[in-house]
Amino acid sequence: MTRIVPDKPSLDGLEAKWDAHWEAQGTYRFDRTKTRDEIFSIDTPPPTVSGSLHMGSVFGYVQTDAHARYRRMAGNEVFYPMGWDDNGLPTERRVQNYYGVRCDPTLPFDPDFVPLDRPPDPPISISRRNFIALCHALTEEDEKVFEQLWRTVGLSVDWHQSYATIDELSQRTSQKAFLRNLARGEAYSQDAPVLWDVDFKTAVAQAELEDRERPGAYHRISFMRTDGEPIFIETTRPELVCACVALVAHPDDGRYQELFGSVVTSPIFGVQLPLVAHHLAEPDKGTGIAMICTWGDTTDVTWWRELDLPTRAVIQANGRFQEESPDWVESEQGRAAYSELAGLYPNQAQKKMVELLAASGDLHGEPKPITHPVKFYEKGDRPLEIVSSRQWYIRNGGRDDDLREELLTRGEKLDWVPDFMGVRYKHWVEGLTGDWLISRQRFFGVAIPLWYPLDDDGLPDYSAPIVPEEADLPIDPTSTTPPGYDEIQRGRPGGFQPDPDIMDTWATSSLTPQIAGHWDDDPDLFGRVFPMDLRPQGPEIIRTWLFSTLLRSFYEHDVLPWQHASINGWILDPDRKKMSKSMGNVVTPIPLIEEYGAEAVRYWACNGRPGTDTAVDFGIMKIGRRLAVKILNAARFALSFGDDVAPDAINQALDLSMLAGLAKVVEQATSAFEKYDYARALEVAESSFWGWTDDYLELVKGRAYGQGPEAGSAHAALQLSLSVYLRLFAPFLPFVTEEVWSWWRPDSVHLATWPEAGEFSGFGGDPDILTRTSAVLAAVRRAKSDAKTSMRTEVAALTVTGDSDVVAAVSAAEPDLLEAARATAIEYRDGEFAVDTVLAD
RNA sequence: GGGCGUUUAGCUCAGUUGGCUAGAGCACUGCCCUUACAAGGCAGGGGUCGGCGGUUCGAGUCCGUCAACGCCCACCA
Repeated sequence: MTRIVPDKPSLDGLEAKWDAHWEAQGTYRFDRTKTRDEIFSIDTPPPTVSGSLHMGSVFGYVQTDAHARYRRMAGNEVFYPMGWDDNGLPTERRVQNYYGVRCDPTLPFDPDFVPLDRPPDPPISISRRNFIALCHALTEEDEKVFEQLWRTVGLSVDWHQSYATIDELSQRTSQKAFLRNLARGEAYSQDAPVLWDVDFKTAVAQAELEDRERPGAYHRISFMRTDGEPIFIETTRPELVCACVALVAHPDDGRYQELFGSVVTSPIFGVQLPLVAHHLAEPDKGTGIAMICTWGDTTDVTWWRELDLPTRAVIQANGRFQEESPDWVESEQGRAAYSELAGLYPNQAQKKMVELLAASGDLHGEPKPITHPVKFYEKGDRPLEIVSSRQWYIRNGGRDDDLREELLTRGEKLDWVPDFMGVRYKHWVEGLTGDWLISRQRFFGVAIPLWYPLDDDGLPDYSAPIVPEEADLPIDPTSTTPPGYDEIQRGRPGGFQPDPDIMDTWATSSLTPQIAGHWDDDPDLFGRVFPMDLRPQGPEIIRTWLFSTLLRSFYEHDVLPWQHASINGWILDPDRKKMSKSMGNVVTPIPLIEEYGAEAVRYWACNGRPGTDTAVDFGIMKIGRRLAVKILNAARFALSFGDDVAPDAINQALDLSMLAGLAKVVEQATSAFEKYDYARALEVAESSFWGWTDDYLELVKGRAYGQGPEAGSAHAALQLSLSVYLRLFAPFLPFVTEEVWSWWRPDSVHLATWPEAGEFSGFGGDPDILTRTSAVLAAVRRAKSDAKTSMRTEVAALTVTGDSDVVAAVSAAEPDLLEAARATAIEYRDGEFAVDTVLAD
């Protein structure tokens, strides 16, 4: 092949050039004729396309790509699909803001609806179908932006294998898996108190909670005993006195022994309540007596359930106190008081209630301000309330110790990278307090594929849901007629009604191996890629994505979904603070790619150790860019001596020595990659490469410019070592390595074989020769530097002192050293290593 | 309140089973247009490896303990 080495090689434009070339050549196309043992399959995290692009998006994906490229070169057929996570709340929220709309499911579909150019304020209400159409339209645009970014940073994804969590295959897979969970008894519905976001008006799962420290206050309130004596409680939620069902103290609390089983009367409302005992009541908290409401917090739910207390809920799904006075409040005065709370939000009701209690004399002393943790939906802005409603659950071990044990054991069998991440899984599973709530009262997602029969009074029978045929999936029960019914029976007594909910986004994302591997519609492919080899992901979604994927795979296939889970660290802003939209410190990748180049950004990402938090660091990007430029220039030199020379021409001691050292580097880089330590592999290759350019190239330069077999040895060694370095760097710097490779090789470096030490270890070189000779050269340079003179200055006399090993090593490469040092002869002396340089005038 | 991680040069970080004088890059200083590279090269100064205690011939590395920072989890009275 004709060698075309540019005079002034440059990084400019390489990303676009090679992306287009790879696409045209199908370089990363998956070959599905390969068998499971030849294939390396990756369960790529589908990015949330409605989120903003930031450096965190680039960080983990580039690391995974480096590993994928290594595997491909090492001989595996790499199954590397890309998914888009577009279903769910983030998309709905983005659509609401982007178009200025709200979904109102009661509105009819408007086929002529077109969103306004600018989002109107206040937003306009549109039908569910119109809303979903906007979700699809916007995510499609977002996905294009993401794909372009991925291409620019050089992900070696097979773009023919992409999927979206809202596409038809995902919906079918998700509904099918759910129906199978249902058939096996792994999924169930129940009417129970759930954590509820009053703004999004949906239930949320344990995995989506976060605690936030909020100000509150202890209010000391008196209830009345039958003997007319007051009994005091302290509460942060006085507004819930009307929802109180009992008072509770610890069974061993001596102060209240004779009162257990007695009746007290609530202030203002005059409701009679039992005083009960339960071990969760803490004697040293407040007065030792707590008021149990339905429901102020999750402890209330526990008490309510375990003590079999009545339900007296007043907070509705919209977050407000119900309008009508509850029937358990019987007194005139109580009903009047309630009417002042009706329709209020809890914080408003609290103020009102405090006024009422103060006026009646049941509030004692000033409220004591405190700060306490309050549960929030991770995407929400107001504290969660607890509301009773019917929801669907998948059993996850939270209420079943045997299952929990099983899932813990399976987590232990997974190879965690780094291994301490396995502890997070363990703690999460051990801390589960209930089953996985998968239904959401939202719109853009995969529908729960069920209907319920209606009895003669038009009431649904939730115990006998009507199930669709698998062949008919995916279905939307709100617009599909169930088998055995006529559409006219929808909502009629004796007819049916659809389940109106959708599934949690994780209920679909937990099936990414099944979706990407086409479990549903291509069992042959699925058998070739599943169980997968690698799940790369972030630490914050171990409790959601990783756990739920493991769970679904356990249920459906009784197997771990992957062998290895590689968990990347957090991305911090340049000041080492966590990046977040709200803090306004999000660093976006595109300007950085434009300034430093994709290779530089990749280099930065691959410098972050597995599982280690990593700050955006422009300094490291500069180093990456410099490395890429260095590769171009060094390659230009190495390839500037005419045609290819076969490796068997290599016979000079220095050349053989260099290759022997390189063989060790290859071994180290390979072993690092095998341990998923891409950063180590890069570090090893890089430090060796700088030695190659700084010392070997300088030492061999003079000989290489000459003629004859000594020059031929240099040319062959340069070509061989360049080929090795290009392949070592190819996983990290795919563009520049491909560019250089293309100067003298016909195929893609990314389809070349990963270097093996055996390729060139047969030459029998001694690595010490290059090391020792380089040390002498460095000493000569130092002498010239100290003399503040040019490196071209001639050396009048050069004395190398050392033991016999040093003398043997240096003299083996003496001609090269003399030329590089600009000396004419070396005098050797026995003794401790030293170099004495006398410069010419 | 539990758990995990981090703490090494001014900054960002390596340091793989304990072993010769603790490394890199940035920043800083000096020199050099040398036919691969001046958006470069060569060289130099700079650290009692968070504190204390222990094991060992030998500890940045192992053990104990304390501290700071970060993250995860925890029943909101």
